[in-house]
Amino acid sequence: MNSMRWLTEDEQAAWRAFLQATTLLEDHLDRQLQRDAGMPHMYYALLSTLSETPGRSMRMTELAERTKITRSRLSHAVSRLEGNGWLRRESCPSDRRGQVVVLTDAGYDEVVRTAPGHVDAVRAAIFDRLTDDQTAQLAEISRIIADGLHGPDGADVPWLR
Amino acid sequence: MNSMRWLTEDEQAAWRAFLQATTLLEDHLDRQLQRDAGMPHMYYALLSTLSETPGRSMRMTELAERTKITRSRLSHAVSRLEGNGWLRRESCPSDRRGQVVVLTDAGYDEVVRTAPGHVDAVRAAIFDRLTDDQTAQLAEISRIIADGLHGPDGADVPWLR
DNA sequence: AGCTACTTCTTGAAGCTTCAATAAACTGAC
DNA sequence: GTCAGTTTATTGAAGCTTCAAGAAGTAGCT
Repeated sequence: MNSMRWLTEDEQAAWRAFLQATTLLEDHLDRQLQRDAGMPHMYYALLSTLSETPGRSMRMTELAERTKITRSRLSHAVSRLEGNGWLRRESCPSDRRGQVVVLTDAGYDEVVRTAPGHVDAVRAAIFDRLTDDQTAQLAEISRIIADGLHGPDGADVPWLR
Repeated sequence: MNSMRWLTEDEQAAWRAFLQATTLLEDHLDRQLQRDAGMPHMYYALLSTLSETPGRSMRMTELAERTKITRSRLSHAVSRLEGNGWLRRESCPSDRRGQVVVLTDAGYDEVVRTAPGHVDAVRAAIFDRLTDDQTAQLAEISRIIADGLHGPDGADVPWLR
């Protein structure tokens, strides 16, 4: 059967460019944060997410959903960050299966200390190079892609897969 | 000092959306390929890159540069794929330090077998959801970001850092 | 030739992620 | 209340990536 639809040339070019950009960017940010904060980008994202939340705490599953990672990955990550003294687990009052992750004061300080460098890196890599219009386009395109992936009906398992 | 430039609200929104999209997409494609081809996305990208090259072979460093990964990572990956019989190392005639990675027939067949499923996944996740204009925008934005990262002068080391 | 500096690639260990299996608790239907 | 089915979170092993170090070859300079 030859009904296979391959990518057009423009699509191929876009896909290659996108792959390269994301590969380089991840690598770059991981290095920046590993150097300045001693943790990979995703771990920083966890602390950062918690720092913006009322009570600086969140249920495990909620944190996993917001950051788009699996519960297992989060569980390992939290253990590591707990070892650093930046996070703490508390049992959830309303659901005895649940755990609440709490950002410690040390963890909050760490975010405050490292956020400027991280923001600089992100801006230098992305937003300083894009027009306002491109930034808006990037946001919209990203939303479209993200929406297609956990989709309104990505259903039978909690939220991913 | 309060000269710190944080992200504007629009930039923050774009950054969050972008992060979520790329996190979900990587995860999705890794799963798709792990299921259908028994390898992560980056490994598939290596085979695929080789399959499009004259002679289906390339120097290690060249392959690392094209796929934007470190030599070390490539070295481990090639060892694994060599174990699968999809790749083979040959010593380079012109430079006795060098290695040439060659895609085996089995490796080529594997690409041919799994390419349609992978392309479908990429199209379903991205290009079927974007207008032609958005595809073009994504390509341009990606190029801008990628260019900033290995930059024309990202110099003293081969290509990264 | 000999020397220094650099490039190519590999290695092993440590750290991170995935996957499948598990324990424990909740839910709803009976 | 109880049972089956679901949800929450964790665990350990296997696989992948990063990092620093190192072996081997090249290049240029004297």
